[in-house]
Amino acid sequence: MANQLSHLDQVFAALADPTRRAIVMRLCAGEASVGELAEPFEMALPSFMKHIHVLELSGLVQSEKSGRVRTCRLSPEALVGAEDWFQHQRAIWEARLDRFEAYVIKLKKERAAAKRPSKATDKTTNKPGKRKGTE
Amino acid sequence: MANQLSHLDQVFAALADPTRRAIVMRLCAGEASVGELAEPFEMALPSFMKHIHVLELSGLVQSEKSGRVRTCRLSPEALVGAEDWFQHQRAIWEARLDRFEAYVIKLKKERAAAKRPSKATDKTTNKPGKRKGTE
DNA sequence: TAATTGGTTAGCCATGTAGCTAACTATAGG
DNA sequence: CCTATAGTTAGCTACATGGCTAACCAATTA
Repeated sequence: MANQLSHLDQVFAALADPTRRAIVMRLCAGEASVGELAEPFEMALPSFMKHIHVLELSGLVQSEKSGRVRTCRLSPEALVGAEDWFQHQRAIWEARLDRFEAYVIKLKKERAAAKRPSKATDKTTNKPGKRKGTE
Repeated sequence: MANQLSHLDQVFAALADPTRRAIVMRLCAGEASVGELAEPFEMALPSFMKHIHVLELSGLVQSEKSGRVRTCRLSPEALVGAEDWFQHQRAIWEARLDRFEAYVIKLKKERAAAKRPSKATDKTTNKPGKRKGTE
């Protein structure tokens, strides 16, 4: 688990660079050689290779050399692991928001009941990010 | 859009550090002062403050000072933006995998039909990451 | 076998990042 | 008013990162 966490370090660090994100996006559409991947970038090959290397270390990309051409492909497990982290965090703060919302609603109800025992339907609590299945 | 992308740089870079990830996780559970946040870490305050600053620049965290205590809270929009990036990439490569799988199945069907017109139920195509609703 | 192509290694440089200490500001409490 | 508390600013060091050039394999291909 701690191992997995330090792996997240590398995955997020890898994705923090626009060049590397572009490479990942490109590889989502299918495997490609280093040369093909490098072509859209105005960058010397050795510099570009460093990015590939970082992506490989992070586990996001695998590559294999046959003949003199190295073919790269995405290995989605790392990507999925990072996405899981987000979903986990989101679950936590959405749970908290739900509790908070419930609390606010309860509060409003009580205040309404105390002051004016009618018309307790207020809509001030718009949660910012309720998206898809919170699970 | 390009603006949003360069913002992703900062968000991912912010999350590439275990200290900062821990801060974000902590803030998912509710807001806290700088001192409270810093307490679990064996780190000098100025060093810790740098992490807070990075998180603020990335848009993941907002803070506000009242009196002599600065209270930090999560601002989930940035987190959600990063999560969206993952989901978008996943949608792309899952679509590709689906296409590939369909192709393989078609291929197998054709081969089976050509060689032995029976027993065409093979299960070599296990997609690694079919998770939840692809949308 | 000689030349080209595709990648790799080595090494340099500028900048950024993570940590520290020391000294400072400003509020809260006595 | 004095002291302790909570952050903040300034400035330092060490190391990581992103880029470059130059030179170097190793497969194709002519």
